[in-house]
Amino acid sequence: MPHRFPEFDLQRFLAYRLARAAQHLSEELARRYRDRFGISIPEWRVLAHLAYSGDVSVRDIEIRTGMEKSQVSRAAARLEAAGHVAKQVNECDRRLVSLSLTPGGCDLMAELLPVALAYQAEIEQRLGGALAGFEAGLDRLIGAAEDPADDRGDNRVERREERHDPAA
Amino acid sequence: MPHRFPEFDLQRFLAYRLARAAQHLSEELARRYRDRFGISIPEWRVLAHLAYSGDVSVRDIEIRTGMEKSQVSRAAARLEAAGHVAKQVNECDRRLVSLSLTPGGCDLMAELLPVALAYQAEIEQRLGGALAGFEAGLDRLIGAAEDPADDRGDNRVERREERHDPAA
DNA sequence: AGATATTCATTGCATTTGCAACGATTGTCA
DNA sequence: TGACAATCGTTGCAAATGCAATGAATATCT
Repeated sequence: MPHRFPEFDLQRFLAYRLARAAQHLSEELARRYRDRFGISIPEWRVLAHLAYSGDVSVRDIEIRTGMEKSQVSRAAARLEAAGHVAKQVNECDRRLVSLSLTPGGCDLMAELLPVALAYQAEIEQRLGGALAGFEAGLDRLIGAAEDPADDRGDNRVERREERHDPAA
Repeated sequence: MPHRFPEFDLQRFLAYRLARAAQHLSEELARRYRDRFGISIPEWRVLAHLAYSGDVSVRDIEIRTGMEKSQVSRAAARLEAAGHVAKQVNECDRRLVSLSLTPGGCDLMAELLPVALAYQAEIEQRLGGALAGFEAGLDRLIGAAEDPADDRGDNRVERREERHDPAA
């Protein structure tokens, strides 16, 4: 067949290879979470961010994770229905919804975190000596993704008078 | 608030960071393709494999890209409707559908490839000195994902003889 | 050869996703 | 102050996705 471009190999295309690797890791982790805890990836991300940061708004999670706000909102709704997360209107700015872990959600995270850490260790082992170089590349790609020229982003999150716990 | 696990930072979690970077690159490329050519990512992948390998079956693309076969089938159907791809039953094995670029699809690829190559160069520039280390890490992660029992080079539809896969 | 199992591509169906629009609230500025 | 703009979270809706089931074709085995 004459219609070919053998000089272009998709398997060497960085955007494609990155997507493949990410898909594989995400599915592997998602399977462990879904099978054992019934947690999806969006729900896991919301939980993890919540566990790390304490009370946060939907918008905070949207900014820090790059998820769609509707995806965050729906994940939060499912987590609330499951009793893992509590939603509360922020009294300083009644447009904001403050998300927080319930005691039950805290217990769930105590089970989820060892699984996540074990998986992280597994990936690091797979990478072996390539770990440092791989992370350096990720830093550059993600650094370029978080548009630093846009000052609205950071300011808007922190501009609101300090809410919630001042714990660092 | 007591319910926190500040020792776990999602931003340092490899599966998460990889997903973020991949999402960013894919969306960046997808925007260029969609805006200028009306091509989605699944369609681009099918086209690229077709251009590289000549005639291939839906199953070949499924195996080599890790896409769902329904996704490949639907992308091929859209590409056929758009006149970029031709579908033809393989006479050696009438279960297989042989996909091939039409002359129009060939012209489209001639426009798409420079965009892809320019984007690849852009990413390589972003990675700079981290490029080699990053690719080494990708190789390890993808290598663990791929089925190690498939030979390269003869994935075309013509092969139909040696088909023995007891269990995988 | 005939019966059964496998493989391939497509399609139905339920779920998820992205995007726009909305109501509610707060910020801006004349 | 009051009109107008911007922000936040939710929801409606069309499109995409994953999975199972289907029908057609081939492989395998006795």
